[in-house]
Amino acid sequence: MNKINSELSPDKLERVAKILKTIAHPVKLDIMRILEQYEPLDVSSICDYIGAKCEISMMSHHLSKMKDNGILVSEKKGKQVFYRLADRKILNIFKCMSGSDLV
Amino acid sequence: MNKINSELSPDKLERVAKILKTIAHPVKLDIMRILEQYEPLDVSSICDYIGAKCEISMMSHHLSKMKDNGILVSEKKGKQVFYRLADRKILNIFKCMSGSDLV
DNA sequence: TTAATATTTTAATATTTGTTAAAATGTTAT
DNA sequence: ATAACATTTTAACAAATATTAAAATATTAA
Repeated sequence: MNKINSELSPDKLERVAKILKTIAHPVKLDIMRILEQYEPLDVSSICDYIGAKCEISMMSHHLSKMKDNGILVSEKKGKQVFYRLADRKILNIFKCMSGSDLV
Repeated sequence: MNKINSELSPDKLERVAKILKTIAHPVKLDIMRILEQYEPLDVSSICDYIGAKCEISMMSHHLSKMKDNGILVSEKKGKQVFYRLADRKILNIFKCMSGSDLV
């Protein structure tokens, strides 16, 4: 039995896995939805939108992980740091997921 | 500042997060690609397609997690268990991810 | 220069995942 | 009944992630 020749190289599979892993968290998905509508947004505002379920320190952790993995970019303006989506095409994942019967 | 009224309820965000978490692993993504082409497939055959990077016990773990989370379904035939995708629409995720600049 | 504000970093801990190997289960063939 | 095969389950451990709180940094305002 021989190997499949997939369109996705092992390398690419790794990168897809890493991105999915980065956003596979309800608060992180929510951050994306909020930025979709209101970007750019500073940390405290994102926290306010998210509501009770996230403290500012936790939010900073989420945001920096998402930034480290290329999902978000940030820009400092005075004492605030504004975040936005690095590539809005990532938002397709919501349609993609809603389209499946699993959700 | 008031709450966003997203199309995705907190409940739905949780479910999306859970599905993404389930498949956010290079071998699990590979399993999906292999099943896309050759389903239904028994455990040993999936292992053969995947190649060196996965033992049969590990494969069984992957498959049962994917099954538990609704990504796969299985059917026993004799001594073999055949797996297939519960909903092929989940495969859209590959196009979706390849479309973004992040991959 | 001190205080106030916004965010990040660190450290400690809890929880979840990933991995491995061995034992157990279930099925078919002898 | 025993052996051979396919798969699952269990247990043990390592590694990665999530969470919390406190301390540190950076910027602006008083």
